[in-house]
Amino acid sequence: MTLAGEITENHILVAAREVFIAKGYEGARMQEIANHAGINKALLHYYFRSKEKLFEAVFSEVASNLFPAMKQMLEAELELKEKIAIFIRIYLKALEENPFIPAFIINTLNTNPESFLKHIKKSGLNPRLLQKQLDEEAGRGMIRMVKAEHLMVNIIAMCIFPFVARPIIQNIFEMNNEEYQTYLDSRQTEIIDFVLKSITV
Amino acid sequence: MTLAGEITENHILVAAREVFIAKGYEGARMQEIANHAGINKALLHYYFRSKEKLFEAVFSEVASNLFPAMKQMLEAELELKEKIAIFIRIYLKALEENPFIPAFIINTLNTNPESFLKHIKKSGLNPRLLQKQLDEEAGRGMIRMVKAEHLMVNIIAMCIFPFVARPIIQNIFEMNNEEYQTYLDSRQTEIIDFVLKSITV
DNA sequence: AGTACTTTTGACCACCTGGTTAAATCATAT
DNA sequence: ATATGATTTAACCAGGTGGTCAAAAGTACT
Repeated sequence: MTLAGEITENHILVAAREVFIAKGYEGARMQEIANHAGINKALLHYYFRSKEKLFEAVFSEVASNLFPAMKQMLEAELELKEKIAIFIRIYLKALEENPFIPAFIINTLNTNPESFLKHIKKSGLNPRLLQKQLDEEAGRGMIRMVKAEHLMVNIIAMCIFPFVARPIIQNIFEMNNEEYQTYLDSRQTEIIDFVLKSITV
Repeated sequence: MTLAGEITENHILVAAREVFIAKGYEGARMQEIANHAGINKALLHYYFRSKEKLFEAVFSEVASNLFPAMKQMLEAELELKEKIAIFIRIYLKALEENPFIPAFIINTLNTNPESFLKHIKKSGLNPRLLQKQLDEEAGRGMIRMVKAEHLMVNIIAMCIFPFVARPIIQNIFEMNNEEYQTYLDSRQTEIIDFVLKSITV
């Protein structure tokens, strides 16, 4: 692969990610991806044999950026409450930079679950470490007894939801875009407070 | 519309809902819907002029079943903590009966936001009543000060997430289907505890 | 300049999609 | 029974889909 080749390949990946995320797998059109990348449609097939392979490449990239930060945080040597606060801050920031990723993942998950599982398996994400810390701190009376699979799901759910359900929330609570941004910002301390309060003894 | 006509129309709606939910709008095929309903494809167009109209009908039905229960609960005359507990129980039960609806809604929301907004508008869902109750009980020192748009989003997020992210959760925490069912059951009291603790003064 | 190669293109194809239509079937009232 | 209108069907169509291919354009080495 020459330099020019790598540049083109990258253009394609960027364009494909945009289109796949906006339209989903079925809704995405190879022609539209080609247009976005400023190239011929046949070139897509030259670099990635098929739509499915191209999607797999895009999805792989997205998924592999997802877990390492999470893993690192889970394994860090920090007191739990501090760990939670930092995790929420980092996670929300990552979401603001990629607000459409969660809906994309949920969509893929629903229509083609297999493609995700392999990424999870090799992510090496291990909740046992967190559970150990939870048990230990609960034993020392620093927090109440809580299961990792509830705590993690609760935190991530509260972080992600405003991004996947934005139109609903924005509409029900009658916010314009600016107000919604303020709302998103305010959620950071809100979620942290919410979680920390809920695990205090 | 004769009796036979109404029966057919209903068969179509049921079949269309199944297929649209499983495959999404773009992924769904009129032929597949027809097969599911045990009829000819042309008959779909006889009853619902186009794919878009058929989808609109399905979505309308789904959406209109979504809000009334929520509205009723918000407006009920109950002490807040009790209201929250009941809401979570009812909401989770509804989700267990329709586990794929949230992902379907999120998908639709992402690719075609307009179709949802009209339903929200006419749902008459009004968060101000809840906010009033929150302010009042906070004033009496029964709960801490909390905004409706955070509390509601947090509750609904925690309820919905295990349904839209099931494959991820199930995989990371290494649960089989039976264990996941137990997990879902255990979340009811978990979420209630979590929320109530977080709003205590 | 010539050669061997990678990269890019326009034209093309088979297939599938949503949608149409005219004719057949069914139900109902007279 | 038959006329009338609603329901259902098989056959068909235009347009769009992912994908292919041979030829052109570019690149690098001799």
